[in-house]
Amino acid sequence: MTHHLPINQILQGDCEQVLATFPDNSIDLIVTSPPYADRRKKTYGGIHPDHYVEWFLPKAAEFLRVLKPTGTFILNIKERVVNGERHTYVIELILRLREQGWLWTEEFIWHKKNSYPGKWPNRFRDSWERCLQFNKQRQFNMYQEAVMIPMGDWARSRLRRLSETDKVRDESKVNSGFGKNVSNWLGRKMAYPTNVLHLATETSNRKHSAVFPAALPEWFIKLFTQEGDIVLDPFVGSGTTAIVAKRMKRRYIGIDIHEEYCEMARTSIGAAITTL
Amino acid sequence: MTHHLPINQILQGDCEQVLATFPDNSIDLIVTSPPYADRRKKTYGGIHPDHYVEWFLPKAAEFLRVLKPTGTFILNIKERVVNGERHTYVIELILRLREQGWLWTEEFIWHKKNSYPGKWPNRFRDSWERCLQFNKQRQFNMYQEAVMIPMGDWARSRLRRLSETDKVRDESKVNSGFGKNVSNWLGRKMAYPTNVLHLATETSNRKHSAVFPAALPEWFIKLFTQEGDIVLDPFVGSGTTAIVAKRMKRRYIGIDIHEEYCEMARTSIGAAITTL
DNA sequence: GTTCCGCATGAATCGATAG
DNA sequence: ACTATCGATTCATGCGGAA
Repeated sequence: MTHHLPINQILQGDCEQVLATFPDNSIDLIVTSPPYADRRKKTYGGIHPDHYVEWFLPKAAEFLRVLKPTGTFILNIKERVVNGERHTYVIELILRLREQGWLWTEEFIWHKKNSYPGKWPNRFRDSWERCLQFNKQRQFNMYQEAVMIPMGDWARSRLRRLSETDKVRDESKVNSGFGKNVSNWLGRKMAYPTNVLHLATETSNRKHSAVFPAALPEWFIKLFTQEGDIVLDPFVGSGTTAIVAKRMKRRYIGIDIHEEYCEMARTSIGAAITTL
Repeated sequence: MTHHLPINQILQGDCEQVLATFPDNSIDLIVTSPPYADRRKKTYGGIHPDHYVEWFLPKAAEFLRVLKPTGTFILNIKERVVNGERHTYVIELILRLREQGWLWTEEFIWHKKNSYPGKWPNRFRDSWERCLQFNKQRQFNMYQEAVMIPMGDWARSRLRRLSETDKVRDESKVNSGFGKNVSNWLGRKMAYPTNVLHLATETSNRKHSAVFPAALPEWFIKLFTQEGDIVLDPFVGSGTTAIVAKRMKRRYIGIDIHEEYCEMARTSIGAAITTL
């Protein structure tokens, strides 16, 4: 059987079965935000936390097969609170993925600046999510220069959130470490980012209720692919990853089990502006 | 044998053995930054990452015993990179601590705003660490008002006049809710924080190899204790936790296996200003 | 054109109530 | 007892209209 890669398409179906028709070692980047564990069956996906790992693993086996050896798999996920505790399915998943052959290269933090409001007696608002980076081998493609930050913006965002006590502390040590660092920055326009991403969720877009902001897949697509590379989102939902990939002149493949989401994604992609 | 609690002291020894002499259910908060695996071989003897969990667990069993049922255990830790991968000892430790009887209540992110510049071909600067919260039971002491932060600027316009949607949302609630809510919002300038902490590292403390800014234990001491409560740091190092606890009028107990660190801590505590 | 202000809405979680 | 549903709580963002 000749495996054919359905370039620039949104495919309906369970990604585990859809990917079975793909050739080995053909995808440059997998970036996805799978349905989060939830005991309520009505919501999208609705996999029970206790069964999440077993549900995910066979799909991840296909991801491993279709990914190029130099490719990267980015998994955006966050564990729910169950019975007053953080559930352990995400960290169990990390261990099981390693047994499957994945390398757990890095864990990026997505800091959600506008997290969901609420107050509880025993915890604060959850304002971050994991972006887990997995690879097939230690040598993988990474284009760090593509995500460099203008120095001005970086310094400004760094200083914006300083509390009063922090300001005092910074001034108290200005003679030692801080001043030395500043001298290194002088004359340089761009800086490399860190493994903490500060992005707000997109709440005001009424039509596209994207679960993650376009800036999130955009950042990883910049970092791990070049133009013409193939980006896969096996849980593409309303199509954010595919839209961004197309706009950035990458080739995309999106998969979703719900036909209504596929249709929504195809419509959005058609309407999306190709010129950045 | 009568167990006696050595209040406001720095004790030399392995915390596992030192704590064995402590009574049950006597500590309000354990906050610590244990020696990281392998990283500080010269100072702390360097526990190999593969043996870290086994090394830590018996000590954690003592923490569990001496902690009050309403108390909290905060573990500041970050896994190091081993052979190109994030090592799994921290997430394995979480699973094992739960088996030991701990509840994994929350994971705070300490975002290190001024992480030191550096460049590697396959990763960016690591600018965050985990602050894992464990408890003995679901009901624990938490003083959220003590760590409130200034609200964003948006509040100024919103609170000037209540929006229509806010009125509708409020009216949909129980009849008695509306009036109470308004009174709660009017004049409010402070908001509750999230589970992401933005703190700069301190570069001044060169003698102890751990980079543990005073603001970190301070935040958790504020959040989980009141004046007079007992704060334990079983890996107290140069004494940051104890100094902060004393300054905040909490009682402290510090333990460290190295006598030179204990001496350093005692000296620093003696010199520390008691009035905040 | 700028700036300001009103407004909807979000991968949430807890505790109480109902089946 | 144990699970499913529902109301209450709360804050930052970007859009669009107004000043």
